[in-house]
Amino acid sequence: MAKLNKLDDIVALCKRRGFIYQSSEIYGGLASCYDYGPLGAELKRNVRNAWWKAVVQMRDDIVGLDCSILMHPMVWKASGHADKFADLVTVCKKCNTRTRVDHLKEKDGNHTDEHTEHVNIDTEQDKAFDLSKKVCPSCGAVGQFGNPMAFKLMFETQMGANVDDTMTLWLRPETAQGIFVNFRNVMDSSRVKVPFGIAQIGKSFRNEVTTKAFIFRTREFEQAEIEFFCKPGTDEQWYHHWREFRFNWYLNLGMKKENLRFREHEKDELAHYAKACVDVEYKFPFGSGDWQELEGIANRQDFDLRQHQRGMRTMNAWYETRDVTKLQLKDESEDWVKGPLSYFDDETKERYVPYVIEPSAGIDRSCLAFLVDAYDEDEINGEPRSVLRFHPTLAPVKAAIFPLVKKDGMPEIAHKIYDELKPCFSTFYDEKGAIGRRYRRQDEAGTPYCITVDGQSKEDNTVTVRERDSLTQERINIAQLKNFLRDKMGL
RNA sequence: GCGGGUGUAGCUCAGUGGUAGAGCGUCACGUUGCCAACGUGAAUGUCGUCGGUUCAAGUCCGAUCACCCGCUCCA
Repeated sequence: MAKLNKLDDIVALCKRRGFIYQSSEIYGGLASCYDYGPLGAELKRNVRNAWWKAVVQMRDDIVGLDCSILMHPMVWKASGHADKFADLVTVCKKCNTRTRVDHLKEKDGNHTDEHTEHVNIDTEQDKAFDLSKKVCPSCGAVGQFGNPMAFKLMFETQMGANVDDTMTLWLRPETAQGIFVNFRNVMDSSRVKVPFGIAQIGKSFRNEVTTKAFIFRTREFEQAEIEFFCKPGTDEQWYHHWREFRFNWYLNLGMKKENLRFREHEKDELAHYAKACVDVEYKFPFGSGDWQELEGIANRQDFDLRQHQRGMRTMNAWYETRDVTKLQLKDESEDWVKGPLSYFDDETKERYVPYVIEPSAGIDRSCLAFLVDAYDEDEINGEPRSVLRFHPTLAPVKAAIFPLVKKDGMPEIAHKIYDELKPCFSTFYDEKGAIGRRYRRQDEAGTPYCITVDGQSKEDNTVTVRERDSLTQERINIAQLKNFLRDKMGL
């Protein structure tokens, strides 16, 4: 890949071509927020649709879901986010470096408290942390830390217009909980049987301490998540199924193999509820480590459904205070296996709480990766050309239609073709300027095919179809265009 | 949040206290018959924003916003 080795280049490309803009730019921008332009909106839609098609439409064992972003506060109490979704961070007074408290090491080399679990905001912050023996990883100073600060990672908002009866809610920090919360609904209404999955695409919000690298880590972002429910004991096999399935999804959409890899999570890196977790990483041309996560696939066992069973048992306490920070989640019942979120297998007459494999992908990240991966520069007759080699499925525009020149009836024929293709493909019509320039413009947008009406078209009803990558041209009968493009693109 | 850097036309950038510029791109007209052609013409700037110093600020000072690199991480 040529030239796109700095994030700045990518940002400039995205803006220039209308893929991604800074949010609220005319007002100076808003940190960490971005808008998708004309081509970007198409690309993103195509990424979403490709995901949905692969995991819902083409599979018999997954159904879709589209939850609201606002949910009952108890959802986040039960999931653990309300108490624990915060990082406790301290600042070294000497060098001003900010470090997570649980990442600090002791002077004598004792191990860090490597719990990946987030800390409880209210209790832990007040607790006098003994940082006197901790070493700053940056400058090496010992015990020079300020008081630990907590960062609330969930966005708060108010529901209800009257001041008296407003309720504080959170914008969801992940789409997954909406799936767990609807587990029963889906089972009761769609005749699914374990093993099965529920898929959802949607926005999530996290008040990240630091955002990063363009649209790579933003506070508002879009997720594509599957919760795949399976019988305990079969989880290992499904975990491996999903690893392969999801990895291949990226490959099948044209992502270069050398830019993709798995990264296995170490045992001490795993959240307490996860039995195993692997990241699908992409080799972005920016950042320190290059390799950055696109998707995480985790074996969450039965943690979430059991937590929500506890949540359901806690509702009396909720009605008393209507404040999740003031209540404690009730313990599990003795026979939680038979709880409201358990599953009864009619064939084996067994009841159990299913295990869950969770492939959780970032749509925005994927878009960025596909964009970066598709970018290329080559030469035509000694002239440089920049081109986006998108897989046709992802290409914002599938075909552009041109009259070779703007006269002799060519525009009329081209327009007619345009009107015929429009209902089937996202297309673009252009009659302005030199033909070479029009081809190059489409190359820059990643359009796989350009259809040109020339003098011969009037004679024999054929047009040329020019291919983006090979630059070859083929004469095709106008009547066969639709099928030709369909075959070529596999749409 | 801390340290370092950046911010001038859609993009890339020049402009070192004295009338805001170039290249590319965009648009119009003409020409043109298959890979960034040519000619003529045109549009476009709160010089990131707010304030200060000065007769005069894109330029000096302060604040602020946004982005990039690092610390931080995990979709």
